[in-house]
Amino acid sequence: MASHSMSDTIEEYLKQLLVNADAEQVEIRRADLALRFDVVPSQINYVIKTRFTIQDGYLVQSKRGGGGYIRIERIKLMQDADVFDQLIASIGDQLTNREATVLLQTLAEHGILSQREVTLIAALLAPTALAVTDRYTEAQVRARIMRSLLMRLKYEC
Amino acid sequence: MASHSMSDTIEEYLKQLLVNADAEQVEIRRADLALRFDVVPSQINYVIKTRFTIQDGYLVQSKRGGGGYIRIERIKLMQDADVFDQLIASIGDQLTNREATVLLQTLAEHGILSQREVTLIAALLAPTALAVTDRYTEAQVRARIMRSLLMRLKYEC
DNA sequence: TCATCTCTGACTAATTTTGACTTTAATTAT
DNA sequence: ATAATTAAAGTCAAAATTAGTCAGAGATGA
Repeated sequence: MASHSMSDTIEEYLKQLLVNADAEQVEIRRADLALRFDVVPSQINYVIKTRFTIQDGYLVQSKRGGGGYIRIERIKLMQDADVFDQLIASIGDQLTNREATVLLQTLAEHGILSQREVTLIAALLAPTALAVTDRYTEAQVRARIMRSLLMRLKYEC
Repeated sequence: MASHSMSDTIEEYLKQLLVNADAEQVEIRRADLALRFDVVPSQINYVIKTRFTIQDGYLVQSKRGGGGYIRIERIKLMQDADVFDQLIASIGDQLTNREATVLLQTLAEHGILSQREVTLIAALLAPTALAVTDRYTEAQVRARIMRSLLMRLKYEC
C-alpha cells in the first residue's frame, strides 16, 4: 500500500505514532505537524476528517486556544462488529419512540446493553427529553442519536 | 492528565491540594498562588471559573479585603439533594458538548454513573448525534436530554 | 473527460493570558 | 465613631494563541 499523497504520508505517520507510542492515544499540535510536513494547518484537519473517523475506529478530541491540541484515540472493534453495521443500515432517517424502545430491548436481550443502560437511554430518547419542534424533526434526531449509539457500541468501551 | 497550559497546571495543583489535604476543602490566597506560578492574579479567577464549577463538582467561596481568601470545596453529590438540584439548575437552556462531558465525568467520579455509561451517553450527546438544524438548537436539545438524565438519576440511581 | 480526491488560504471560533479598573473588608488615623 | 488607608479579591475586555470550516483551485485516475 504505497502512499502517494501527502495526506497518505501524514496518515501513516500518525498511525505509526500510535503503534510506537504503545498507547491507545496520541496527542499532536496541529501547527507543529503542519510545519513538519510543510503543509497548511487545515490539511491536518482534512487528514483527520477523512482517515480517522469513528468508522475507522478512531476517536478524535481537540481543544483550541493556548495549550491547544488534537488527540487521536484508537478504539477496538467488538467481535461481531458487522451486526452493528446492519443495525445502523436498518435505521432510516427517522425513528419513532416505539421503534427505539424495541431496538434497545433487542440489544439487551443479546447482552449488549444492561437493563439499566436500556432504561437510561430510553429515558433520554423519550419525546419529553427530545422535545424538538415537530414530530418529524424529533424522529430524525432520535434516528441520529440511535445511529451514534450503535456506532459507538461497535467498539469496545 | 497532561497539563498543556499554565491554567491546566494550576488546576492540577489545586486538585492535588485537595487530595493531599485529605479534607473536603482547601483555602488559598490568590496573590500567593499567582506569585507561585508567575501569572497575573486574575488568571486564578479564570482557572476557578472554568475548572471548579458546580458541574465540575466544586463549590467556591471567597472573601475580599484584609485576610481575604478563596476556599474551594469538593461537593458530595449523593448526600445532598440540594446539590443535585443546583446541578440541574446550573444547566441553562443550552449545553455545549464540552460542558456535557465535564458533567458526565463528575457523575462518574461520584459513582452515579459507570465509566461505560458515561462513554455511551457521551456518544449520544456528541455534535454529530444531535446535529439538528443549527448549533443553537443542538445545544438546546443537549440541555434537555441532560436535564432528563439528571432528573431520572435524582430519584432512581 | 468527468468525477473524486487533495491542497490551499481566508475567515471563524474557542481558549488562554494579561492588565486596567472596581469592589469589598480590615486596619489605622483623626 | 468616622474617615482614610491598605489589603485583599472580582470584573471585563483586549490581545494572544490555538484549532475548525468551507469553498474553490489543483491533481489524479477511471
